[in-house]
Amino acid sequence: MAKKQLIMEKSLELFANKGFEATSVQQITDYCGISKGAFYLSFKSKDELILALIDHFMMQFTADVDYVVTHVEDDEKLFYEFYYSTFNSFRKHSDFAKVLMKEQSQSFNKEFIVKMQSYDRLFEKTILSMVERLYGEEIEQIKYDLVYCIKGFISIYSQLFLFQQIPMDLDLLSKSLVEKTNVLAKHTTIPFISQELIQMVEHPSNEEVTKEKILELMEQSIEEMEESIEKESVILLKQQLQEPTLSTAIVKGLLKNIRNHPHCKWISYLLRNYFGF
Amino acid sequence: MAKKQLIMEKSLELFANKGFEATSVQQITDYCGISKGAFYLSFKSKDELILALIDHFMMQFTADVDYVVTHVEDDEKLFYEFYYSTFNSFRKHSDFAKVLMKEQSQSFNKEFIVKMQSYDRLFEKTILSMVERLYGEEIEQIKYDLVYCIKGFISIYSQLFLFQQIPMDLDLLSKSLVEKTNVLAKHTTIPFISQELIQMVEHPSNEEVTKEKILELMEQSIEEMEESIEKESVILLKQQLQEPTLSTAIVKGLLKNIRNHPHCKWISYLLRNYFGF
DNA sequence: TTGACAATTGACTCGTTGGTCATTATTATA
DNA sequence: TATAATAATGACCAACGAGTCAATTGTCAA
Repeated sequence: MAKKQLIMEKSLELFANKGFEATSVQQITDYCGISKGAFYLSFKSKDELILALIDHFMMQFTADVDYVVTHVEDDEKLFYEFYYSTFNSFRKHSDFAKVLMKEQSQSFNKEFIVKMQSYDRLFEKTILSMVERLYGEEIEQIKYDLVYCIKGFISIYSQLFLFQQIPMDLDLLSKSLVEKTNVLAKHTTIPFISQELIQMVEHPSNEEVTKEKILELMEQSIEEMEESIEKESVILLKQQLQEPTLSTAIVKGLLKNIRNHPHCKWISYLLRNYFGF
Repeated sequence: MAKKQLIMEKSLELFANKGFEATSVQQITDYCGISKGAFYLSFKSKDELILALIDHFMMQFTADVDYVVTHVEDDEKLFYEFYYSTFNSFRKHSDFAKVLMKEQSQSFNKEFIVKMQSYDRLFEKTILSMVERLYGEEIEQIKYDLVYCIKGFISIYSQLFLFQQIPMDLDLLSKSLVEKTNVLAKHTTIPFISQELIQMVEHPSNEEVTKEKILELMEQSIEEMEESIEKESVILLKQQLQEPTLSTAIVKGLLKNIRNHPHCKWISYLLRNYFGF
């Protein structure tokens, strides 16, 4: 739908300048030249918009970088193409990149954070695969440090060119970082990030969300909520979780009931995952 | 005033968990066990609170790091002490460090941004001075890149240990980064950040710290302090600033007297800079 | 014990927000 | 042209935010 496109483009501009929280739906619709109601025809909520933006751009970015990395045959050029493609994406979608930087760890919307973390993990995986391909066994000990340093380079140099309106020579920047990466790979001997540490870091996200945890969260929510359709839905879903009796259609309906209630979004998310919808 | 202290401590906790915008004054006062009105007796606004927090911690941090850097005599240990002290501060005041990371480039308050930028510039200056001292002329071409890489290391590794509740071996981390720094300094040949680029970035006002401003700060401190060696030292230093009569040795001694008093760290830092020690 | 003064409270104002929905405008179909 | 279906509107709502201030409570010298 064209409206959706318009809203995404215009809102991105505003988010990049003022931040997500600080931009109201009213401002977005004014800027688009549409009514407030029209916004809610395209997006169920403001949160859904930012989530859509994240997905739209991160899928593109992830796919782009991955394509480059898997299709460069000359090892010599691998990191150059990686850096260049990364920074080039940032430059092309600088508004989105700015939003990303600004909102990095700020949002209290759990779905947002999880999404970002999962994309970040994909990015790390891509970098790791490059490091392993290029430097092989020799850097086994320091490969995770290398990945982090590369992320550090990208992060700090991105800030430089995103928030200063200075034209940058991406070719030179990429060459410069390729050299730094090679230098580190060749001469580093003291690792800090061990296999175990990585596992500890990654563990949380892989941590299976248990039925008990969801139940606990639901009880907490039920106490906090006032009498409403949403509350009743949560109670029913809780029973369903403890002892499945309802049909899939009903469960899906109940989930729909609560998915826009601020206290229930996360629960709804977990339940959808749990039920496998 | 004790209330101010209380509010700053408690609010920092909340900010670290939920972010500044997402924490209401009501929540802060509830958490402190005081009334909403009482909050506005200590702070003119919510913004003034975050500004006060920034100043309180950044002054301490900047002074601490600078002291370490200017007082390490053994070049071999310079970067180690720098990294260690930096990460140690982050660990000690991890709530504040988290707020910093979260609120980094949020643009809700101009004064906030300007303040952060000016502290960031001081930090960069400190790093640059170390790089110049340690590696001398040879790295003239790549020194700004080195500074940025060091900032990148700190940023990315800080994220790792701030947002994972994993106990970290700061000694190992520091050693690991020292090696990386040395490796880069020794082998990097392709600069990206030129003198001109730095000047373009720094172009925004680099407000000079005037004698008058230091005097003002000192008077303020003198009023707040109880009778003590530290207070006496500050008074003497103030006279010295107005009319130099004491020998360098005495001045240095006086500075040593006050450098660990929480209210004086900043003054001590400014004076060392001013006197050129 | 009194009363003047300061500290503290929390109900209140006023503005803004995300989100809704009865109403209106537009388009497609017959 | 008449009618049904769809798109779009914006006044409206409840909730919540920062900040205020008249009223209350606490303090302490006389």
